[in-house]
Amino acid sequence: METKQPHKLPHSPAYNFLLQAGPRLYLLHQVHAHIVVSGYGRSRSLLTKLLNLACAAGSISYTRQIFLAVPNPDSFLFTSLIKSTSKSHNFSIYSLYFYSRMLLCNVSPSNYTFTSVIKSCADLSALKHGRVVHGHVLVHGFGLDVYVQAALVALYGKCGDLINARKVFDKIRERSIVAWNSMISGYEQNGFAKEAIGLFDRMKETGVEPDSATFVSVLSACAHLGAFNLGCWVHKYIVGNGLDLNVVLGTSLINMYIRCGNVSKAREVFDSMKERNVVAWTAMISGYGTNGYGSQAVELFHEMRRNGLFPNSITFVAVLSACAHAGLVNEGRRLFVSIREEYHLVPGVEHHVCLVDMLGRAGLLDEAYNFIKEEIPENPAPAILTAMLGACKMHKNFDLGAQVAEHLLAAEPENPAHYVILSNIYALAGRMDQVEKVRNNMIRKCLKKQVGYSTIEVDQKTYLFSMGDKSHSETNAIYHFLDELMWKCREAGYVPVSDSVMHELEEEEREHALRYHSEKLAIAFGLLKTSHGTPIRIVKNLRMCEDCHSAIKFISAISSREIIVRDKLRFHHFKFGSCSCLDYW
DNA sequence: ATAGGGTTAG
Repeated sequence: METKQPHKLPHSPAYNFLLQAGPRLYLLHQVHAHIVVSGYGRSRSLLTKLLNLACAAGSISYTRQIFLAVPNPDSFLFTSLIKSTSKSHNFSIYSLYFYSRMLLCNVSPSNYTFTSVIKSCADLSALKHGRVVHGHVLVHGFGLDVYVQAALVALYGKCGDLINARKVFDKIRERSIVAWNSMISGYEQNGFAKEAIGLFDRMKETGVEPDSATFVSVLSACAHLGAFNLGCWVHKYIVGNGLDLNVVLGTSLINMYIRCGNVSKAREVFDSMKERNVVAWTAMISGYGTNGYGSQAVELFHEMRRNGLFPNSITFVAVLSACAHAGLVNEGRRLFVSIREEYHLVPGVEHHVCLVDMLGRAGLLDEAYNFIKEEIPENPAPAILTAMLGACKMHKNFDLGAQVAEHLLAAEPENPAHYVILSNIYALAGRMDQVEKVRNNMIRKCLKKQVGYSTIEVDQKTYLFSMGDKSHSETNAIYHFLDELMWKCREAGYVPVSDSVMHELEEEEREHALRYHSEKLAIAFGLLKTSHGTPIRIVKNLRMCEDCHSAIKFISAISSREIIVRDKLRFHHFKFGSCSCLDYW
């Protein structure tokens, strides 16, 4: 006997059959036939449930077929359909389609309809459609519905329209945790890590208790900024408040530790996780790779396989680049072949780049170039040629470099980075006439190279420095300290490396720039502001130049400090006068 | 029945 519940009637047998079938097409077809035969074919609740399951089973045509058989579909049925289709990324477009059908049929949308259709617009990054739907929200009087408002914040955030995200957010009277999370995540996803953290602080002041989704965004922001102390605070908060370390939150933590250069803490978190999927393994593999532990990255890749998980294309990028940075050429070649042969995936541009980069770094320029010519004979992607060009510069192969650069400049004439590398190559070859030509070309096209900057976190605040920067309040003390430091370095044997990077600069800029590259300023500031024994962590937006790399080795020895620099590509751990990259970048 | 989250070379 079933126990009687006051609010819940027991399901009909047909409904129970549907529940048992679940999102499995062949079973749904059977139950559907049974429903029709037994005369329940017009039951709205049964058809709605069937429709949801058909959609969850992945068959849009079957879903549509069921829908079309319903005479005069009402708001509930339309909404149900729109919600089902909004749940799968593949069907987002159908969600918009059914929404427009709904309006055409003169059926009124509800706040439930809007949350779903807005989510679909967000998943599609369809800002224009989203704006139109926002208009409908206002017309139908749901402008102050907290659920709809939170969805709108997420929509604008995902579409990169932070102004409008903030406008909606500011109008919300009772901000739910989801509204806060959507806004914080919007800032973070668009590269405004500082703003994300600032809003998180305001959220705390307001007395709203953060949850795991909040911390996922905050940890991403920490990762972005290299904000180790704030990241550690978050970790302690998570543990102290007994938040469940689910796979997403765990991966965020791993990523935070990795991007702050602390691989062992990342591994601790990894080992403590109950559930680990490919994304978590990939984060850890990439962490070993970027921090210079190539063989550990490869080892972890194989361990993942032994655990029965399959790598995806991002996993291969992580493990191949780990091989590239560690000089593990044979292993890298084998892994590349396995993408197709063992895993039946198709290597993409990103994998070709890794392979060319790996061969190029190892000095196998001919093999790399032949690979491009044979595997991608027609229009190799600029990224692949860029990797090839970098290798030519690294191994001072001027002829091949000029040849590759010619292709590259034809393909991307507006990218200043290509001109910079080419002029570097000519400078290394001593062809100053060519350097001049390339530079004039850049000037004529009004192309400027990217401005370098470095950041450092002190007392949970992030400070930014750029080359020759004098905007900081303690500029004088920093420069004075840095001058003394560089003097000590020279006494210890440091010789400034006037490498090719210098040749792009105007004559009078050189000496100034050499001493005051942004990472040196940030390190000087860090040494002044933090106590002995604390590692200095720097994040740089470009690659480090050879001179800084050499200088920082001396600085680490003289000041007896561990200095960790994350550049555009990887980490450098400086300790006792040497670097973890072993000068193989 | 409602909204928000993690991995990627150069």
